[in-house]
Amino acid sequence: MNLKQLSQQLGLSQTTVSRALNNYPEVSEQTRERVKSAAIKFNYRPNARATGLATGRARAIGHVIPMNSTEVLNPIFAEFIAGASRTYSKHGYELLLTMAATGTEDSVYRQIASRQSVDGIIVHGPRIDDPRISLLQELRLPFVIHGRDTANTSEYAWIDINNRRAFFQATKLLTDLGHRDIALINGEETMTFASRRRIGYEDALQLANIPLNRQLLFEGDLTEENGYLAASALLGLTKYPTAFLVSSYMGALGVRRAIHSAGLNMGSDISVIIHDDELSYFHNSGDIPQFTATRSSVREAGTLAAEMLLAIIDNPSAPLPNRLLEANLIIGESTGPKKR
Amino acid sequence: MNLKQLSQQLGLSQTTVSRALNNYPEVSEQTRERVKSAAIKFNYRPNARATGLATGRARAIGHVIPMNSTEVLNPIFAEFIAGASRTYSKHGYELLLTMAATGTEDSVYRQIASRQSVDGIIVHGPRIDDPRISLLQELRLPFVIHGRDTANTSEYAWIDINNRRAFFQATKLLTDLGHRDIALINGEETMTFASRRRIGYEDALQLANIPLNRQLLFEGDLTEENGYLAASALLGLTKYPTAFLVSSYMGALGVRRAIHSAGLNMGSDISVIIHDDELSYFHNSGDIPQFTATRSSVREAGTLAAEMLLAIIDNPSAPLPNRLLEANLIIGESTGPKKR
DNA sequence: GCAACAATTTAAAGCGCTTTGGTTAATTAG
DNA sequence: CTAATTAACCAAAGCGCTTTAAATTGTTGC
Repeated sequence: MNLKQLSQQLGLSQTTVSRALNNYPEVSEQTRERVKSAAIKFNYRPNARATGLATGRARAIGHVIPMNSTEVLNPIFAEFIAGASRTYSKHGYELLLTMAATGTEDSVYRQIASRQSVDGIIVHGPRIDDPRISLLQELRLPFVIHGRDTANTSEYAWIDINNRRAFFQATKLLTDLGHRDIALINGEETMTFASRRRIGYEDALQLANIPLNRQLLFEGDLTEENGYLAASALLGLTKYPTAFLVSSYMGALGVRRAIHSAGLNMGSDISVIIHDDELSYFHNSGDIPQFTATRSSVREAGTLAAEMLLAIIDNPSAPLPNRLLEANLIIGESTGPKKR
Repeated sequence: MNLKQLSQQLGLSQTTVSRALNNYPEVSEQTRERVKSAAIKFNYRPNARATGLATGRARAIGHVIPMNSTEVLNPIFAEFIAGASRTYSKHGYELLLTMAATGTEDSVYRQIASRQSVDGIIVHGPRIDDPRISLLQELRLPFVIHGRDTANTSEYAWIDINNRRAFFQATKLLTDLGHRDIALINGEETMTFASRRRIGYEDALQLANIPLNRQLLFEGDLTEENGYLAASALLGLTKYPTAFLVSSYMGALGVRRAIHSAGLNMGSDISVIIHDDELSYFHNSGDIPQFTATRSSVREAGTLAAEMLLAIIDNPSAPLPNRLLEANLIIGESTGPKKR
């Protein structure tokens, strides 16, 4: 059923029916009621394409997931999107998902913009000197970045966690516990989050007068396997690290496996601190959680990012918002004083 | 730039420009070339909403992710979608993502259908006697189910793996190794995949003359935590199981943790077989993978499901396709003969 | 040189909605 | 009782495309 048919059923013009449904004032309460109940009765909902064409608004938001060459899909994106989608459905927006392989990103974003199937975009996984920021600015497409590019000083909307502070605190906790050989199992340092976490780590080492040992650094996709491989290699060193800082729960699962297969005990022999995005499949909860962690809900970040973007779309002339979330340091079972 | 502006630039009618771009035959090769290069030059791409309105096709596919009450988002869906999205972009389709909480599903699907923003739907996570099948049939919206509902005998398109056979083989491998107390850590049995896996498991037990012990069954979200809790409880039994069958990699990570904290060794003391969806963040690869597994790529299933759906949309009168994929049994390090 | 036909091109309608600029009916003011 | 005002409704244009039906141009045959 379309608007024309519905209005014929009611013996009203399309104009009046449309206005009644969209809560315009120039319709009597009586007819509005009549129209609305008829719409429910006939299960009428406006055709999204037609509404979009008429209003020039797609009522949809695009999420572009970067897929790196190794075809790895980060579960963190999924959780973020789950958070954002709640906001969208609450506001009558749809969510358009696009995967963009590294290298094709420029054309993917241009295509999205010119096809006009979305009113705004959420940018995932920002990298240092990310060309997408200026591209989207040029395309005049509202966007919010999950993360931020500290190398880019222009104005853009972002939501991020205080990665530097979080990893500073985590590292400091370890140095306070007496650890001096602390490994960092990090995401790829082209990603801004990983770079900032490393800086926080280095700051804390410096504070404790511990020279940076590049041997103890790993960067790469934070998969279980990579966590295992990195930690296994590190534990094979003669002077192996007594503490690990791991940028994700998934990587930490591999680190835990490596610790166990080396015959060591997590918590007593080797301390581990993770960053906990509160993924629903990987709860690190309980009174004393398994892992000591810097914790921040990525799902909530998704909700907030979506709200920010919708606000920008509703009021494009307002100053661009940004938001820095602090992570909470949660003490779990995986940390302890350095054994001597 | 829109079609009108582009055609004015070229001194041609909108009709000819449209036809040139859409490769209609009634345009001379010369003008076609001229039009196409102008389109590239001016970065013109048709407005998706207008095209959709004119053709009655949205050129978009909807994926509806069921979110259960515990707000858990299954990473397997994400991997499936990543596979599907390749097919979509190859065919010029977009992907619309919707999260539907249990209970709201009926209205979510109705809304999608009446808004007409998609040409078809992929149904995730089918349950036994799933009402969504008859609903979508009634709404006349093309759909493909990832999984199937064996309780529903009507015609519908699906792609599934042979869950029953896979878990039969896995269980048989364990009984052949001498195991008699085999636990099954399964997904919720309202889900058809879990139900069929359990049947395969029971078939193999029966073949080995092992009575079913309900104490050894667990069903629930296959999170790391649930895997840990279930396995910990089971290992606390006086006559604890010597083998675990785990329906997902994530659950198996928790099982592995439980085995370790019980002071046991996976592979020698306790055998474990998992179902391996080949998630990109959870590789179970290598010459001898960590886990013995029934393996089937969920990403490939996504690609195939998308192709099936697009075929249905292109030719709605053809018989509805379905596809049963076999899982491969891969021997890894996590299984061994029962110790006596 | 003209009819017949094919090859190109175009004008205009239509997809289903919103919105501008009316019109009509009811109410109030003078 | 008429004019002015307001409340309620409607006709039609327009969003940017596709597609039908018609027009134009080019080509061929006799």
